Amino acid sequence: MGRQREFDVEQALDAALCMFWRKGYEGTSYTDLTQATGVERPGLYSAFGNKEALFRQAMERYFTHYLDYFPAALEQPTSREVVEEIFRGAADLHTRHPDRPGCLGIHGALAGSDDAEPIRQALIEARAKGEVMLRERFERAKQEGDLPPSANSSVLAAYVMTVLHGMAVQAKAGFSRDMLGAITEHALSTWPEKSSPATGNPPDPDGASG
Amino acid sequence: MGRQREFDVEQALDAALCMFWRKGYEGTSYTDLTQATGVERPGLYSAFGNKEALFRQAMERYFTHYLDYFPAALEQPTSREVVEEIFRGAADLHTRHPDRPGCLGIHGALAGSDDAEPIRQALIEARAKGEVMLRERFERAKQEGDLPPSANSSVLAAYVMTVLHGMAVQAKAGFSRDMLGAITEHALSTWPEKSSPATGNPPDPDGASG
DNA sequence: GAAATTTAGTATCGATTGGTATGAAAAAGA
DNA sequence: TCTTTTTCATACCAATCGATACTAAATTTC
Repeated sequence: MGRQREFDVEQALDAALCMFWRKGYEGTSYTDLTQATGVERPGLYSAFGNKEALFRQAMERYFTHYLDYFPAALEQPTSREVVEEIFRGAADLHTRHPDRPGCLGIHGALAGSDDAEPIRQALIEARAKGEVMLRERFERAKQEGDLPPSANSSVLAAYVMTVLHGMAVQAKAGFSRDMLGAITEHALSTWPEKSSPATGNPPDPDGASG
Repeated sequence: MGRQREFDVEQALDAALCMFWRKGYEGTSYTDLTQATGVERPGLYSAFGNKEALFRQAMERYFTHYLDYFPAALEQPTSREVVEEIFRGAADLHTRHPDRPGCLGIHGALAGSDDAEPIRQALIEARAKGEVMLRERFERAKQEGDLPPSANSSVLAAYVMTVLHGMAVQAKAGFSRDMLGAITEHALSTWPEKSSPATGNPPDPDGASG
């Protein structure tokens, strides 16, 4: 019944997502959105609701279509491989699209007017969720003897997230994939091993703590 | 000659700086600025020029009045102490002012409309300058035998900056001073020692690389 | 004290913001 | 074919954006 849509909703959402990715929530105007999607303003409103609703749907799509490496990485056998995989995925994602380097979750809305506060909170919550997933994965690693009992899962998770956020900022500044790779390599250079606590002490030559 | 100013320029600049710190460049409107400074719009224009010029002066003041710990830290005797001091200074700065957590240099303008591109570039350049200072300091450390010859000064500097940027994002999300401290502690656990190359290998028991 | 000069503050500028009303066009059902 | 329903697209809304004329007040110079 009625006239059928002339544009593909998924495709329009992805175009909007890319615009938000590049210019952030408030930095993206409806002029940008209509130009990127090829859909006139009322079309976007009828399909997605207002700007905030559109961004939230773009955010959702970003998680499922671009940050899918994150939950996948959690299934790696060891915590170190988990983090390696996440770092690799992030370095790839942040540099794979030269027109929109970095991460939507970070520069979608770091600072801005008070109107953007709900979006800011939504992104903070989403990042916090990722951090919780990491922490729980590290807790499991401790139980499995993969991480030493002295390891602080909360701190390790926060540390990994911090490096990820920093990478996003650096990527936005034009850092290359190789440089991000080198940074993450160093960031991982002393990941706590079975036999080496997280205190930075030299490894136990006996290696008899598992 | 002529009427004298009724407001203190330095004080107004600092108020504007705090607003930019909180809401970013584009997120801060002249309504915000006049309210924060107590100076009407034309007064700000006559004293500082347009919005971009005002932000640049605020940026300059931010560097000299808030990021002064950075050049000071470079004078620490060892590279590790340099980084420790920088991390401590950043963790303090990012949480000392609850009304404006994080760092102006990061969320001043990460993403935004095309109009903000000059500001974005200015902040990128400023951060790059800091990174160069770090790299040169680490080069000196290598010459002094403080860092092993295998250490990659560029990567180390980029790594430190990455952690700093990530801390700024986390602080904006509400992380506590203690949490940031714990993160930096872990971030430093990987720091290459005189006798331990940056590859994460166990330390050389001979320790004869100076 | 008068002229000259600078600032303060109101009121406003054109442009752009997010968001809609409205009518033409198109597809489905009768 | 005619009616109904939905979409498309122009045109427009009030509000806000950064930026300025302009007038009154204040201070210095002559």
